Amino acid sequence: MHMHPPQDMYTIQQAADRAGVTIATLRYYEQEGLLRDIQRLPNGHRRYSDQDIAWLEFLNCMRESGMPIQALKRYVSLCHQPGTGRARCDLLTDHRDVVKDKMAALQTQLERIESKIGWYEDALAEQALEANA
Amino acid sequence: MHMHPPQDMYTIQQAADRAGVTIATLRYYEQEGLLRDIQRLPNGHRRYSDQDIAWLEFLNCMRESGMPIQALKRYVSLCHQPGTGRARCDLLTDHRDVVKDKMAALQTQLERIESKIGWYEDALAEQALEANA
DNA sequence: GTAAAAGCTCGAGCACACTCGAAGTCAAGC
DNA sequence: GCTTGACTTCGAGTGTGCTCGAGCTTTTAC
Repeated sequence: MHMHPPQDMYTIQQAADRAGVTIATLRYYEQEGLLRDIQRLPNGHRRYSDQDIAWLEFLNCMRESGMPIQALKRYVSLCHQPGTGRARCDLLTDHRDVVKDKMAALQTQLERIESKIGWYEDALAEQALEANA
Repeated sequence: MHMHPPQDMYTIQQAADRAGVTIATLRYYEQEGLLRDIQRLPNGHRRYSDQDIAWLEFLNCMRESGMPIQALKRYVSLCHQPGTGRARCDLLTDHRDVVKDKMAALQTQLERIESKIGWYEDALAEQALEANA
């Protein structure tokens, strides 16, 4: 182990590990404007702050819950404009509704799958009985 | 309204409407082997039976719950081989677990989103107060 | 001083699941 | 008999979200 003279800053690899994404994804998000104002060392290397990581984790949460990059871009650009609190909140509530609908759909599908599994298990049990007969 | 002299058979358009997919998707699924033995009229037009529709609805449930086409292909080919009940059931239970995990993840993400919405609503309420002051 | 490790940019490529367009067939209606 | 509309095949194209490779620089380790 050696010291980290600067501050609470992370290399791109460390940031990727922390947020559970690839380095390529980090650069891609930055290019798309989802991650802004990432610091650079004099040699051009990125340095991610704790704040950056937190923001990245938020992006991740949105992406994993199914928000498209485009919507996230809209949200991010709102975040860089003052007086857009209502619009941002609306975007989030819209997405929340989408997530809720998705969960409801998954619940229905899960039930259907489980009923099919039940059907198979019955059939397999019966087959086992026949084999024993 | 007019009669349907043949039987309980549907044109590709009717089948698409019933299953909530496009005609193109129906042909694609057939090409990929997810739908097999679809009847044809002498002129080559497809005719879908109620059974076909039911199967299609099952495919849909799997797809919408996130099963990839590849996995469905595997399942379908097992369905055309006797003595594969256990393997099919295992495939379904694996998918069920995936769906459950996905729901759990969505639940966590939903909570996070809702907490952010709460934060916005507080901030917006406070802002409204200031405006009234 | 040299080689490996980690970073950089840029543009191209990929996986998935469709989706579309061209060119043709066929049956029904006017 | 000719148009309209629904169907056919086939191969190519699309959108999304990354992901990779080439070619380069810089820092670290020996």
